[in-house]
Amino acid sequence: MGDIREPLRELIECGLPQALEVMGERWAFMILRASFNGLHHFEEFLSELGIARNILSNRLAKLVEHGILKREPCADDRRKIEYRLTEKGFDLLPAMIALRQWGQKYSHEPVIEDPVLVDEQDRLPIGPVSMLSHDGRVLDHLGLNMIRRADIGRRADGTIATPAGEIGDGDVIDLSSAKRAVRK
Amino acid sequence: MGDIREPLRELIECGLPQALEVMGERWAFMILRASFNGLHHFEEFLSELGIARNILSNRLAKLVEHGILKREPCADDRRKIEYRLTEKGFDLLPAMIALRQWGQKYSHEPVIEDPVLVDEQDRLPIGPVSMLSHDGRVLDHLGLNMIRRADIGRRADGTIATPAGEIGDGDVIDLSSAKRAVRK
DNA sequence: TAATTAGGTTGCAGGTTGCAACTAAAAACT
DNA sequence: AGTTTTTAGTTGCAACCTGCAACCTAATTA
Repeated sequence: MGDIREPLRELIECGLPQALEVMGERWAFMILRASFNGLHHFEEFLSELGIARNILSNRLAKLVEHGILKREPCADDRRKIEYRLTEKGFDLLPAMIALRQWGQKYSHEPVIEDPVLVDEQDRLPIGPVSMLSHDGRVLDHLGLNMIRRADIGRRADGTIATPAGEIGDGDVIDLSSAKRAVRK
Repeated sequence: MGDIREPLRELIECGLPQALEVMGERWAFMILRASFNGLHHFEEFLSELGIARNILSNRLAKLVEHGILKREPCADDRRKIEYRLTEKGFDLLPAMIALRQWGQKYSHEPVIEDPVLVDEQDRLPIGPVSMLSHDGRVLDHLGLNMIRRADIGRRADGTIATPAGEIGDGDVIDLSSAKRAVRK
């Protein structure tokens, strides 16, 4: 009845579209970076980024609306407004830095960044942003797979892996969520 | 002579603008994700993403131009063209997944992704994409700092950290690159 | 040979971006 | 006190980008 294919769902259920709703817009990441870099005021962003006034106004409003920046009038100078990263904003750092590192890696003119992002403890530049397994091993794209939700933990040899340990072939497991699989 | 302030440089020299030149455009990440998900042909992207034909055409061309996808006519059916991720394309995975995870974390309707991205070894879902120190410790935004390039490795207490070990206060070091600092 | 499929291109309506000029309110100077 | 400057916007307009629908071309299939 009707040829309403139902595509998209699979691809929409993944967090990416939500993320891109805000961060997919031009300047969003540049503002985020400037913000992390210690800029807090409209005119600072304006002159450092070279963005148009109206666009900056619009973008800041949208970032505030999405809870990535918080907007509060300055106590000492009530003309000034402070834009500061929220926790949600800081949580975008891995994505932003991963993007930067990728851009750097494949940039034609080699990039000599200054200021440099360092680990506070030893003040040495951080390593590459990495994909980790559930138990902390660094993974590359060859070590990754897309599988059906139902097959989580089911390895080729028939054994089932869990975050806690292993389960043998004959064991009955709760298929609804291999993460919480239990021996019966 | 002239008031040509020289802003931007600091913020341009960071890899982000380069990355955003391609990946900042609408659909770029969605196409990347579809590609990683096993789609290779024009019509597949078209029906799965719900993107307009002309835009898809344009975006694919741009991704190919930037070396993120490679475009090759199919051997068996010369109408068909295969779009496949290059190494450069796969290198965008940390950024893409970080973005997805962030989108998921802050999504209102909780996202139950299927298919799921798993570690090939144990087929368990991967952990959060993470920022790592040079020696592999997981860092959060509180453990990060932006410092001048010249201050790399210089800690508050005057000691100098290097990837290899420690250097005392009186030691002479090669300032040009603290990463390769040596005792004299 | 005609119909279908794959991958585009073209034209047009509507939305977004960006420059420049204007505004409103608070602060600083005279 | 009155004028000027600074901060954070808004408005108008031109150029560019998006997306829908229709069209095009080459290869394959019926």
